[in-house]
Amino acid sequence: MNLRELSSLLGLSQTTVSRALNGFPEVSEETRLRVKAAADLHGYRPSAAARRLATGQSGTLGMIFPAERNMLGDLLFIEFLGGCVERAADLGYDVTLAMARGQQSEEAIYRRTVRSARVDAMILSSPLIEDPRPKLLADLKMPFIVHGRTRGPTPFAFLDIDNEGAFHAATKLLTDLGHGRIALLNCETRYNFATDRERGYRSALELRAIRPLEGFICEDPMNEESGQRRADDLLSMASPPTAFLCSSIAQAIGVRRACLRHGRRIGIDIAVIAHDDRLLAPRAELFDPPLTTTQSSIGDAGRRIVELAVAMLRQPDAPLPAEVWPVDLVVRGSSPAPA
Amino acid sequence: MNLRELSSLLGLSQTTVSRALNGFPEVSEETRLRVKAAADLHGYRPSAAARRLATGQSGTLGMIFPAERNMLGDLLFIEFLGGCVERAADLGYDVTLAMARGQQSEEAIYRRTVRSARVDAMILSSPLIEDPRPKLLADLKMPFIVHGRTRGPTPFAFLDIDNEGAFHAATKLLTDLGHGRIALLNCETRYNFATDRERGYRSALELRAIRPLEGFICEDPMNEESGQRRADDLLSMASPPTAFLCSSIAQAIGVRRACLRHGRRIGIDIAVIAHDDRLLAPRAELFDPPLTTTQSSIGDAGRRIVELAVAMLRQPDAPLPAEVWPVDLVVRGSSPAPA
DNA sequence: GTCTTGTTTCAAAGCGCTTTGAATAACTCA
DNA sequence: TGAGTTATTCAAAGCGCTTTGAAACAAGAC
Repeated sequence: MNLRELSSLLGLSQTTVSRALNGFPEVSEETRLRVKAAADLHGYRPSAAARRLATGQSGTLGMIFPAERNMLGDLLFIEFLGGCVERAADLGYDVTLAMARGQQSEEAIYRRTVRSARVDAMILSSPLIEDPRPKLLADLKMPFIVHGRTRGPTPFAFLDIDNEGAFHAATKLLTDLGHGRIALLNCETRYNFATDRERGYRSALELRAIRPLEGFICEDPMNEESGQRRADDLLSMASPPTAFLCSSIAQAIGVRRACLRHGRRIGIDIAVIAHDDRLLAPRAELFDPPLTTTQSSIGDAGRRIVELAVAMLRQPDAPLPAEVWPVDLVVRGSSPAPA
Repeated sequence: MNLRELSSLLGLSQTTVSRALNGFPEVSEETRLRVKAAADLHGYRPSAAARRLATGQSGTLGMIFPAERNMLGDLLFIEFLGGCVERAADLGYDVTLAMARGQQSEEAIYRRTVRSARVDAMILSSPLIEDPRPKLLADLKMPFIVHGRTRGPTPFAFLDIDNEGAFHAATKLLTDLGHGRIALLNCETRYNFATDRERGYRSALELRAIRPLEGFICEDPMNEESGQRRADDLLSMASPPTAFLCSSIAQAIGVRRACLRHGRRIGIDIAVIAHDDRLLAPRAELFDPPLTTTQSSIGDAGRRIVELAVAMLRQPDAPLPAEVWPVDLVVRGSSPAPA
């Protein structure tokens, strides 16, 4: 059942039927109802391909599979992706995935995707500090939005969380409680959000004129193992930290193991705060003790970023969206004053 | 730059240019080279939308985001998805994701996707024992292929691993070593592969006329916690198991923790074998001791299933593909004879 | 009754590709 | 040389939708 059949069935022109179904104002309400009823009855669905060809819009958003893989990264990506897919479906968009293999071919992928007009816009995730992709896509005139931020002269649309503010607030909570020896278990600083977090940490320490201690700022992959190893080393120091600020719950789990080994009790002897992206697991609430976190749902970010992308496509001349979400500091049992 | 421009530039008809680029035999080699050079030079890329409309093929494969979410499931899905996306790109296909929310709407999603002809074929993952989706898609005349198998009268294309054979072999290895008290930490039996694994386990025990012991067959989510809890309970029994057969490495990690608590040493007092889907992490090789596994790469399965799906589309009348991959039993240090 | 204005509908022209059926050019072989 | 092949190339007809510009009609103004 296609448009022509449906319209001849109704004794109307294709124009009218098309407009009736797409909510154009030039169609009388009576006709619109009649058309919609018939479309329902005959199970008419417009052909996506034909619409795409006619409008030049593909109704599809593109994402690139992360080149760098690791467990937490995968979990974050899938949660973000899930949010994107969910909201995209609501808005009538598809999400397609491409994969970049190796530095070389990433550019090729973007070029190919753009040239064949398979997607209307792209969503970039996990930007590096100096990320070549915004410039590349801007040059190709492909609309895009970044989850996170990056440096460089190219202006771009983005949605980010206030990583700096979050880690400032968390650090300040600790210094207000009297902690002075606070370790930062950050992730690798080639990611922009890691440098934002470090900045927030430093600025909060400065408020109390505290200088970060030698070896107290660590940059590692965000996993349990690195958290455990770093905490192990730090707790073995002559003057160990009294508080740990972690970039992920995974690292906090590692810290917890190290504390057990060293006979230190989180929530009593030791304070731990971690950033929580609200994944399915692990849950900060179920941590022992319940974990104080800076929390922001990465799934919500996915949903919102799709809304922003679609809005950009609908209003190409509007200013580029630039949202920075405040991050909640949720105080639970893991962040006591120093013993 | 579109086909018409390119062909008038070359002084050829669109027909010839199209055929030259798509490898049809009616074009002279000389012309083909000339056309390809010009296409390269001008960066010509055929419009995906136009091709889709003309051929009726979308060049897109569809996947449904898993409705049931958990950490290992997510990691398995993304690894499988990654394989699919990678191979699909090589074959010139896109992969789009839809999301099913709630039982009700899953059918609606499939219907909508099928009706608007957005995808040429669908890839189903994690089939339940009694899964309604094959019948639904067959009724809608949407080509599809299942990763795994399911029961029911509808014939379907599939790629599966030999779960039964794998767990038979693993169990037999243990009985050959002299183990008689072997616990099976399976996953929930609503998944078809779980019942396959149990069947393999039982048939291997039968070879030695061993009857599974009360409480030795467990069906739980595949995570560390359930592995630890089950192993804890089992090791507290009057006659505890001497060997554990796990459906995932995550469960084996839990078993390891329980063993430590009970003062049992894997590789010495206790044997552990797990199934390994070859995720990025955790790695069986890095387990302490290195873990004996039945292993099969779920990423490879993704790559292969896309090949099969594309082959189905190219030869619609060929018999439905039905591949069952043998599973390697990799013996490492975790499976000693009983102490 | 004519002229405007506004509402509703329509015919037809794309969108950029593939593919059918026909035409032309280039070779055979008697 | 001319009929019969074969190898190339082409014009044109879709694919199913959106959208432009025009037409038809009704209603109100003078």
